Order: sequence, then C-alpha cells, then structure tokens
Amino acid sequence: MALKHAILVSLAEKAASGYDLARRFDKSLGFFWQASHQQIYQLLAKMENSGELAAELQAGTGKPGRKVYRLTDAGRRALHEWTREPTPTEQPRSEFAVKIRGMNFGDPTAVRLDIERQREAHRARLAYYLAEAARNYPDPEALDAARLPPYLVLRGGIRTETGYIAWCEEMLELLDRDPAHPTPTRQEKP
Amino acid sequence: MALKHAILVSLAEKAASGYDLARRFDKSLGFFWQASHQQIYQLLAKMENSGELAAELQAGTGKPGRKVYRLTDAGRRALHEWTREPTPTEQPRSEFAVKIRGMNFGDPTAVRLDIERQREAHRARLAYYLAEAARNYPDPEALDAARLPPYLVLRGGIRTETGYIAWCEEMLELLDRDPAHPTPTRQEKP
DNA sequence: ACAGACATGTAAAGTGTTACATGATTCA
DNA sequence: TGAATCATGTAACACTTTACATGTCTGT
Repeated sequence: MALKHAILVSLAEKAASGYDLARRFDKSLGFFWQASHQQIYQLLAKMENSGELAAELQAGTGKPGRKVYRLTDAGRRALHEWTREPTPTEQPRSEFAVKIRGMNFGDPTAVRLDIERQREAHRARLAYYLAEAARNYPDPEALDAARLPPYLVLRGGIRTETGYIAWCEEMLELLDRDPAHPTPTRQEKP
Repeated sequence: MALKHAILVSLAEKAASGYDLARRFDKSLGFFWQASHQQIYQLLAKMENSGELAAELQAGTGKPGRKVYRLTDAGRRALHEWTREPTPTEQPRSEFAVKIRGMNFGDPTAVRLDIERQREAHRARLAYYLAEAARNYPDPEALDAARLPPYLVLRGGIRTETGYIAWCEEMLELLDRDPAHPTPTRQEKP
C-alpha cells in the first residue's frame, strides 16, 4: 500500500486537507506517484480510524469546511518503520512498449506517429521539470539535508524523461533505416 | 485493459497455452508488462468467450492437457485497431522515489543502503538485457522488419536500467557530500 | 518414492478508475 | 448569473495480487 506511505510522507512535510493532498499529487509528489481525490479521501478516513492521522475541522471561516490532517505519533512511527524496509525492485509497466512490440501486427505508420507524439509529450514534461529545477534548486551543491530529497526525486524525473526521449529518437532513426517502415510523407500546406 | 493487448500481441507472434503465456510474461514480454497465470487464465477465457481467441485442446499426448489459443479474425482486427489509437502518456509510479522523498522522516542510513540495493538489482537486470541483446541481436543494423520491434523494446529496457543506475549513483554521490547524511562506515572483516 | 516442472483453474482481498452527487465561494 | 475553483464524499466497476486447490509427467 504505497499510497498510504506517500500520504504519510506528504503530511510529514506539512499538514493538509484531502483537497490539498490531491493538488500535491498533481504536482511534485505526482512525478512518481498519482492518486485521485476519491482514493485519497477514503484512505484518509481509514488512516484516521486506525490512529495514524488526526483531523482538525476548520469550519465557518467563510470558505467551505476543511478537514486538515496531520500525523500522530503512531503515523510518524509507521513512516519511520517503512523507511527501514528494503523496497521491492520494480519492473516498469508500459502500454506503449507493448504497442511497439506489436506494431507489425497493426498499422506501423500510426505507431510511428505515436512515437513522435510520445516524444513531444515527454519533451514537454522534461521542460517543466527543468524549469522547476532552475526555479527551486538554482544551487544544488548548497542544498541542506531537508531540501535534498525532493531535489533527488526531481533529478530522477529529469533522467527518466531524458531517457524516454532518447529512446523515442533511437526508435525513429532505426525505423527510418528500415525500408519496410517508410517515413510517412506529410502534406505540406502552402 | 492493456493486458488484453499484450496477450493479443503475444498470440499474434505465436499461438500458445495459458501456461506458455505466463512463461513469456516472465521473459522478454515481461520487460514492460507483467501478469500472473491467474490473471492470464481468466482473461483468456473471457477473450475466447468474446470471440477474439479460439482454443484448441491438445489432450492425450502424454503430457497433461493443454489448451492452445490463437487469434481469430476478430482478434486480429482488435489488435490492428488498437495500434491505430494514440497511447496515453504514462507517468512512472515508483514506491522507491516516494521513499527517497521521505528519507529524512525515517532512517536515512537505511534508505542509503536501499539505494545501493536498488543499484545492484538494476545492474543485474541490465547485465541480463545486454546479454540478451548480444545473443539475439548481434547485428542490429541488419534486422528485418519482423525482428526490429522486439529489439526496440529491449533497447528501451537497456536505456531504462542504465538511467536508473546512473540516478542511484548520482544520489549516493550527493548524499555523501552532505554532512547530515554520513556514509555508513562498514566493518571490514579481516 | 519424491521433487520439480507442467498445466489449469477458483475465490477473496486489495487497489485503482470512472461515474455520480452535492454545495459554497469568488470573480467576471 | 454563470463559470471556475474550493471542498468532500459514495458507488460501481475494473484490474491486480495472494491464497487456495488439483492433478500429471519426468527424472533421480
């Protein structure tokens, strides 16, 4: 149940409502873990029930009622114990790679266009990560212990995207060399 | 339902039983998609029911009874149509990255050791992929259209593992530089 | 005789996605 | 007044993992 641990980490950084957490999962926390608000609200309730979180209601301040969660001692303990466990080595899971593998049983030209689409999408994501890095970590050498871990994760994102783009470019090049996978000629509009 | 498409791709390459497919998901098909035999048997039954697959029983040949599945025309059509659809751009999902991010709320020394463990696991996987590449694709320039796609996927695996290892090394280096994350001194056995 | 590979399945629990549902506040 | 954002939730469905269950064949 890694979502639970992602929530523990995020609340250890700063107390938050379910809504806040959902926003964080759209941002930096979401580089390597995603969650919808539906999942989050349910798990928050469960974790409050099990005593790992405590909620404080902020009602009547003008805005709609917020339930702000923070870690209890039990929650902090659970988080600490989790960091001591070895992480199972993950295999990536990519529908795109499956499609590459099956390209000859379908429409190779369409798959080639899909490779270009993927490359563009990952270029955009890389640009975003690089901008975040420049904005939040202009001097990585000088980072203190507290700010180092999020930077390390961002570096992972940058490496992942860079590698993905290079893979797409390599595939396009190899497909271009192969006469059975002709480059689609595009209609130039005058 | 990407597992369905992974099965369609694999059966398009060669007809197989559920057991065979489970073996393939342990091997090259599994570089980017995993599935257990439990999942496979259930989905095969469902796909036979929906007319995308046809099964042939091979009983009494001495070995226990095998049900060999192959694509029907409807299955081939479904596969073809799927290759024409753009693939949704995936975000990676990594419990390990979450743990990095939370390292300061737990045991940083244990997480550092976990980084080393991950690096070793990915080094081993990279070595395996490189051996596969050398064995099956000694001359990538000369690959024909039919054998190019699995090679492209293997290249993706090699890139992914290489990037992961480099990320681990970068993290270890940055952690070593930081006095708040001391390198654990190991007891040398004389 | 026993271990290990071959071979196929069911059931239950856990996790994740999609659809549905509601209501307040803020800004144009 | 209407759209966007803030804010929380339920329900149904899809997918994955883990546990249970059974029986054959091959080699030692």
